[in-house]
Amino acid sequence: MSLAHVLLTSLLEKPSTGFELARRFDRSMGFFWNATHQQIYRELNGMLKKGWISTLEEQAANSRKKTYQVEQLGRIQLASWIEQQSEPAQLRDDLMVRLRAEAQLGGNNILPELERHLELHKEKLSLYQAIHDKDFKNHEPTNRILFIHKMILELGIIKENEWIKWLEQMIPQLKKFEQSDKTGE
Amino acid sequence: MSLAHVLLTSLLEKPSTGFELARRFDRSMGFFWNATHQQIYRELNGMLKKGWISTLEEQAANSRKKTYQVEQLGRIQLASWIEQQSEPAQLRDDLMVRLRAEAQLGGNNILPELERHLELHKEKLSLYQAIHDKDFKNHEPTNRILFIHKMILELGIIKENEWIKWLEQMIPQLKKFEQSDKTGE
DNA sequence: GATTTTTATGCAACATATTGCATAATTCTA
DNA sequence: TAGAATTATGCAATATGTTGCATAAAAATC
Repeated sequence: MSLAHVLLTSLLEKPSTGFELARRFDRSMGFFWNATHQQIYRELNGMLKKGWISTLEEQAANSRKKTYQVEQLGRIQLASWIEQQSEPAQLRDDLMVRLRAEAQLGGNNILPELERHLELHKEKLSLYQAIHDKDFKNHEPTNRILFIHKMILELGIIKENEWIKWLEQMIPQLKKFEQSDKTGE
Repeated sequence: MSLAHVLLTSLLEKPSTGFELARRFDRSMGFFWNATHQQIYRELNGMLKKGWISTLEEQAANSRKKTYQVEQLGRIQLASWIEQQSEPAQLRDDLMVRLRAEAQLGGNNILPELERHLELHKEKLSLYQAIHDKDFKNHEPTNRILFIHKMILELGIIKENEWIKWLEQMIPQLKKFEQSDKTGE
């Protein structure tokens, strides 16, 4: 049940609407958690009922827009959740499944998909690097909060780099196999 | 809907019981996909109904044990699924959420959890490395299937290594902040 | 040969996530 | 200022994943 806690954390940083939260998922938060707007709205309603969060009063009367903020109960919930242990995230990667399936079945062409993923990872990397440059370029953060944000961002950068390096090794070697399959037959 | 395809792939490698598949998830397959025995049995029953797989006849009559094998329909399904595109796996990591939540709330002690994770990653790494040594030590695989298996395993090794490096940087720096928080107050 | 552990399968309830659709206010553009 | 795009919220159906429990054969142990 971490989505609730991601949202609480995000709302602590800044009171927001569901839409704003969804947008943040597409950006900085997205690389360690993601969610659709559906999940977010549902979870926000749930937390509202439980009294973890509340809506700001100042809303324009005729607007459907609702800005949420964290209540004391939400803080308490989050604090006690932090203390719990959790196992390292299990990675579940369709591409690896496809690769292994293709290894068994043969004949299918997985290369274009590998190349597409390489491009996607490069795009992600440069997005993260742009954020990193903007936020942390010339100063080591002395603030603990900023330090943690920086380290999380750097983990994202490391992971994208890993993928790029691996794919850049994988692709040419698979191409070689493809050629030797053709000439060998 | 990849669990079905993981199971098909695994059954192509070797006809197996649900239990054997579950055990394989705990080992080599586990680092790119995982599932509980419940999921596996449910999925196997589903695929049986759809005719993607069948049970071997040779079973002992009084045993509940059922060994499954892939049918032609299953092969066709898998082959057409391989061709589909998929986005890079979204990582969802409780530990990152906790870190960021703790950054906001402060006061809580996340260090023991980071150290615990460091240990877990080291264990995983040595497990993968043991498999790597056993299967690929002294020979570059000429076989395409083995090459793909090797590369997938190496991706797992890379990922564990990166976690270890990151945590080994993170932990001492957080400790410094803890000390300066204490002396600074 | 009785007891415990391991192997093996499954139901039911619940929790979480995804997809397609519907709605409506606000802002931008022609 | 009409129409299009973007912002904003939500229902309902479906799919997927988790947890707790129950069952029972086979193998190991006492």
